[in-house]
Amino acid sequence: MTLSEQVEKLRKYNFKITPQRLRVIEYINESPGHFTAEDVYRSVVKVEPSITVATVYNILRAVTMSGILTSFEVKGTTWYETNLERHANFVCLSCGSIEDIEISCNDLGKGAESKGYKVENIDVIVRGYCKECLSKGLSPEIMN
Amino acid sequence: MTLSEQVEKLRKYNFKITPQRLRVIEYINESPGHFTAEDVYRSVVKVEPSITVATVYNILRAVTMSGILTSFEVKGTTWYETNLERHANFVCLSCGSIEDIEISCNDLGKGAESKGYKVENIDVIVRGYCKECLSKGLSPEIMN
DNA sequence: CTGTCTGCAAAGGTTTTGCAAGGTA
DNA sequence: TACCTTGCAAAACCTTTGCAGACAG
Repeated sequence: MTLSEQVEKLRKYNFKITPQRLRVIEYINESPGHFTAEDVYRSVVKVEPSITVATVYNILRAVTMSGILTSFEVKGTTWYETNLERHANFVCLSCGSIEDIEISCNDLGKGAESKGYKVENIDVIVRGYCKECLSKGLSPEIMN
Repeated sequence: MTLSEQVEKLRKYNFKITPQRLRVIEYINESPGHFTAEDVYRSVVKVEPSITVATVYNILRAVTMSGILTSFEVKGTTWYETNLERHANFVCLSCGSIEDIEISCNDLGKGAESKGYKVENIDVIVRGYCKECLSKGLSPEIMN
């Protein structure tokens, strides 16, 4: 999504375009794809020193409501991501890294819809051990 | 799972069998299948008045580690459940109710395994509107 | 000009932790 | 007995909120 599309989405929800919001969107566009509010704050405060964590949280809420990001939770913390396609997030139980994995069955929601639910969104979180940690010879039993 | 199987699982992990742990397990066995630490506390404190919320949290951690329960997170709160089979949890965005839904594709983890990950568990959280709320004529736009 | 947003500080909600006393095996 | 667990209180975290001044549209 381009910056102007992102700005357009904010406008569509009657959110105003403030410098702080633009700085957060710039972060998003340079981000590794998965990040927390803390990550955003630590980066944006360098270029917008007066911004506070609370403002970052408020902005991330607006940005997510506008459909620019989605979010999911891992161990009490909200993670935001730029990938809006249906996919799964893999969380490494050893190093904590998070990466997208393509989800083989795109009909995940159909079962629910066919049972009379109206599905809005689906989070899939796969936990395990990533290639790097496995190649370091760490056995899952030792990890935590 | 029977109570004695549950006790066996605790023992296997060298957890001691205390009255408090037994009260929590009794709650689990009479529970609606999905509950929070608060739910457990509010029920168990009636029969074990000296128990505290902190103890309930500690016990739920032990019980989950022993493989008696699994857990997932919704809006900052940990939910525990007795269903250990691979399935999805449906969360109603209107009334907040949570129910199991069978997951159509059981090969969800295979894609990840085939890419070199070692998969330990998978959370699937489907959000939307349940049959009851839809039948009340609430339109999703009005809900929150 | 009007309503929204920011920055600040404080509060809220959930979960964990330190410690002394008590209980299990 | 030796270690684990409980109860209590406090702390740790993450996130939201109230408010006054500032700003976008």
